[in-house]
Parts: sequence; structure tokens; C-alpha cells
Amino acid sequence: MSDQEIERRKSLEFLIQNNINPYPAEAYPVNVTAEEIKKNYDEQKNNYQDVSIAGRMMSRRIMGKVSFIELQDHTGKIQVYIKRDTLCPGEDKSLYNIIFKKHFDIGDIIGIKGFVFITQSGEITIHATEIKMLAKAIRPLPIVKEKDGKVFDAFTDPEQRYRQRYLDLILNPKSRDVFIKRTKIVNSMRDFLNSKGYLEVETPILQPIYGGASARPFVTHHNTLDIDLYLRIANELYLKRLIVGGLPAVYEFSKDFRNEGMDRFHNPEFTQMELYVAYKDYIWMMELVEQMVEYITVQLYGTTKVKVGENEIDFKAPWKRLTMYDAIKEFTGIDISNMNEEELRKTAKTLGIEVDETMGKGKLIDEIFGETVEPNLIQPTFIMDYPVEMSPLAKKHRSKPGLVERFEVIVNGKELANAYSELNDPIDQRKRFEEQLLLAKRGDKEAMMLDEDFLQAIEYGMPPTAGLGIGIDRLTMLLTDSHSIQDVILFPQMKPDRTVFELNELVDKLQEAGVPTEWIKVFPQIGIKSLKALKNIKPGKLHQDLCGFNKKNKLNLTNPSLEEVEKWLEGLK
RNA sequence: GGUUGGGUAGCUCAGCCGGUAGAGCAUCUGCCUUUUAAGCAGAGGGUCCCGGGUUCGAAUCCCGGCCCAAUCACCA
Repeated sequence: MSDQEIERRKSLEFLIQNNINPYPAEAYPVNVTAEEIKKNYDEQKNNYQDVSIAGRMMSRRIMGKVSFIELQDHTGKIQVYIKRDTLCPGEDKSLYNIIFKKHFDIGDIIGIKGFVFITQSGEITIHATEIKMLAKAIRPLPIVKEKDGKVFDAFTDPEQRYRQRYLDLILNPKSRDVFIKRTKIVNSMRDFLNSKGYLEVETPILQPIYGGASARPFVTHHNTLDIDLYLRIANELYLKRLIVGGLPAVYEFSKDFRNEGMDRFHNPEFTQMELYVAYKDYIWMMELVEQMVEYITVQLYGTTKVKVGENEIDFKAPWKRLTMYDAIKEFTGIDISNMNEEELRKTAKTLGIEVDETMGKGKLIDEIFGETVEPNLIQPTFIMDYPVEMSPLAKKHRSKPGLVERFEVIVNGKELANAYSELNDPIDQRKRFEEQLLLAKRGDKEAMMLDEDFLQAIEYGMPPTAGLGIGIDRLTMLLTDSHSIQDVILFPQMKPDRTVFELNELVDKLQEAGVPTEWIKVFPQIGIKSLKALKNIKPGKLHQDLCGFNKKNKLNLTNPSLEEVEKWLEGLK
């Protein structure tokens, strides 16, 4: 424990000794926010003369009989003026001199009652008449200072920001804003879909057969049924079953899981919104998508233009539409629409793209597209008509052989959404699944499984349907100008903290070896935080360290005998 | 997985040309009744990521490992 933590625990004790509950149970009445005061306070009107506000103490300047603190609530910071003789009008000044000055700390959550005024240097400030501890912080907060909009000692270490998101939210208003925007984006999307009468539904996350996308799944096990289940990689096949069931339009905000690489665009769990509408096709879906995203953008910013990195992106509908072949022609000058596999492979090589013999026609086209076109599409663009090999759930194109009715939305060089005219021909669907099985046999770990139950459903007849998947994390990244997916997911996946892991391992082993719980707690405090640290320790030294710590810190534990310590160490082997 | 940069006080970082470990903020003691990165005077605080090696001597040099970031590759 650091000196600061020890100090704070002492303060905690002091408060309790003096009948001040550091964690009171009762509600604290709040009648105003920091933002409201700063926006609406008017010296002439003399308003806000009886405010009650709560928040975290973020800084403190003690000047003898007077102090200034910054109080932060969910809307921002406001300065509070604490004057000894206002707070303690009588003889007893201990509330100010002792309680506040000695035992309140930066990071504590407190309540303030008082009246608003403007200081000599012109800052809107609450003059406190009452101050109350609402929750004592026994761990010090990282200190961030600010002057003229310039931030000093900013809390920017990405690892700490993601692992301890609560600190990020306290210390970085921008981060808080991103997550508020994320929720607004989701709410606007839901409003838009509900206004059209579409039905929000919930489908299984645990699936006996995973499907609806090409990706490797997470596997788990159900004990009672004694079967493996998969965390869904998509919910497409379930939503389509609902279309078969006669629901005309269904959607779901779906947390999906893919057991693949992680980078700034990929988190193992992520959110998609999938939508299926009966009697529509992918042309119709393009209009819906551009209208929906335009609506969301306007709801969020009041304009369709958003700054993303160096670029200004305009989401105003309609968006540009290009077929995949035309897009490649536009960016390379090469028309690949009539090429066979060999010609495609040669073309890819001349474009400097690495290819190998296992790649089929569809994969080659996809590589050429991904390499030459995708990064160059900054403004929202629909790319239409994909090769059939890449899209086992999309309907064959109404007029172009070898292609399917599919589009992707590319914005800022990245895929944002994916949609098809859904394949509803059960014979064709079975054939496509069988082709996937062949790929799987050849070793493609992402090939789709054959879902007999789904086939059965569409054999009963599924109306022609348009389907869409849109990445909520990606959309939020775009609309909040966030560099990494970790900036738009509150708790992104991280490698487990090894020190914590090792400590847990140690505690488990010590328990197994029969070490009493109260003594297990002592081990980390004498510097033994992992099994490794116990490996070469002599029983005599361990015994001394343990008993010494007990005595020094007056823990009043019964010291183990040397024999007992020897027995513990034996038990660890 | 490759390459590059990084890991030092509670926080942000300096020190790296081997020679007793530093600054600012935070903390502690004292002063200060409108300050604002408050100020002044004093004090405490470190497994320099871990493990080896070279050396009389390693935060610093070498080797191995762990973790983080950027970027590329792979993967949607």
C-alpha cells in the first residue's frame, strides 16, 4: 500500500471515530447540475441561491481559512468556495479545520449545499454552507491539471484507460462523450426502425450450429444436455426463420462473437444490427440504409457532415453506387468482368497483390478489390454485385450470372454494412451449404456449417427478403472520430493482467496447502506475489518474515510454528 | 507472427556517455479569508517490468522472457 492509501485509510478511521459515516446509506437530494449553473446563473437575477449538488472532488486549493475545490458531476466541473466561518458559524471550527482540511481528499464523493456567486477573478462558484461526505475514496485518483484548455499530466495510457475505464470516464470528458454518443446512435437507429413498424426481437446467443457469416466461433459446453454450443457469430439464420414465420420485418441489436485476431477494427465481441424485411430486395435496402444513417447523423450533430481524421465525410443521401467490377475498373483501369481464374490471378500479380493457388475466382476478385479500391473509398459508397463464391446466403443476381445481389457500404476505406437480397430458394441454399462443406473439408476453418433446421424452415417457403447487417462499433467509430474500436467499447477485450493471475494462482495453492486464510493475506504483503517467489525460499526465512510482519503490524495472529511453515511449503510441491 | 518505440515515485515524465536514483503534480507538517496548473517554507515516498550475463560497480551495456503502443502481415 502506498503512503497515500495509508493516509486515506487513517482518514476513513478518523471519520468513523467522529461519527461521520464515510459511506452513508440515505439519498442525497440534488437539485441542480454543474452545467445548469454555469449556463443559467445570472448575477442580476441572483438565482441559484439554494443549490444542492453532489459529485467528486477533483482538485483543492487550501488558503488558510478559505478553500476552493472543483466538484465534478456528470455534466462537468464547477468551483466551490469553502469559507471556514460560513461552514462553521459557531465557536467550533473543527468541521473545516480538521474534517475538511485533514480528512477530505481529492477523489472523494461529496455533497455541497450553498449559493452561487461570482469570484473576483470572474468564475461562477458555489459558496458552500454545508458539506457532506458521500463516499470516501481510499485510493488516490490520477491527477490531471488544466489551464486555458491545455491539459497537463493527461490520463492517456491506453492500457489503463481500457482496463480501468471508470478512471477514463472520470478523467477524460471526451471519452464520456463518445459513449453517450454511442447510445444516442443506437437510440436513433431504433427510433428510425420502430417508426417504420419493424419489430425488435431477441434470438439465441448460444447456438448449437453457428451460421450467418464466415468466421471461427467460440465454443462452450452445456452440462445438462452434454453438448457443445457456440456463441453466435451472427443471428442471420434465426431472423430469417422469423420471416418464414410470417413476421414482415424484424431486427436485433446483436452482440456477436468471433474467435479471431484483434486489432484496431476488431474486438472478439462486437455489436451488429441485423434487419430483415420481407418482399423487398437489395436495391430497396440501399435507400433504407442511406436514409437511416443520414437520420442518425443529423440527430447526433444537426448536420450530415462529420469530420473523421483528415477527411470530412458527408452522409447525405443518396450515396454513390458502383458495381464491384466498375469500381475495380475505375481505380485500376482494368476490366475484370469477363476474366477466368487464370487471368484474374495474373492480373492480381501485375497489380502487386500476393496470391496463391488455393484462391478461387471469388477470393481473387475480393483480394483485388480490397487492395485497389476499398482504401480509396472515403465518402459513403455502395459496392454492389459480388461473386457468388463469397456469399453463400445471398440470392443469385437477377441478370448477371456468377454474381449475387449483395452490397457493402464502404466509408473511410472500411466496410460499414453488408446486405443481400436473401437467398430463399431452398434447393440452391442446400447446394451452397454443400459447397461450404467441401471448403471445410479442404481445411477452411471459416466455412459455414450446414444448418438442416434452417433449410427445413425455408423449405416451407420464405418470402423474398432484403437483409442487412450494420456494424454498430464501426458506425460509432466513424461518427465519433475514434481511432480504435477499443475507444467505442466500454470494456474492450484485453489480455488478463498477469500479476492478478499469478496472485490468484498463489492464493489457490496456499489454500490447498492448508495455509489459514488470515495468513494467506500476509504473503503478498511480505513481497510474495506469485508461486515463483516461493520457489527457493527457506522455511526459516519465510517463518521469520511472516511472524515479523505479524508483530510489526500488530495483526495479533497466532504465529505458526516453524514445523507448520515447513509443512505448508511441503504441501506446495 | 515481423519491424520500431516504450516499461523509473500514487500520476506525468527526465536520467541511459556504467560510479550512492531526479523534477513537477499528488501526499505529510507549518503559513495564508476570492484562489484557479494558487503561492511560500520544510519532510517522507522507489524490487528503476522480470531473469540471467559482462564488470570492482548496471536503471544505464549484452542475452532471454513478460507486458503495452504504432505499423505491416494474417484474419472479416
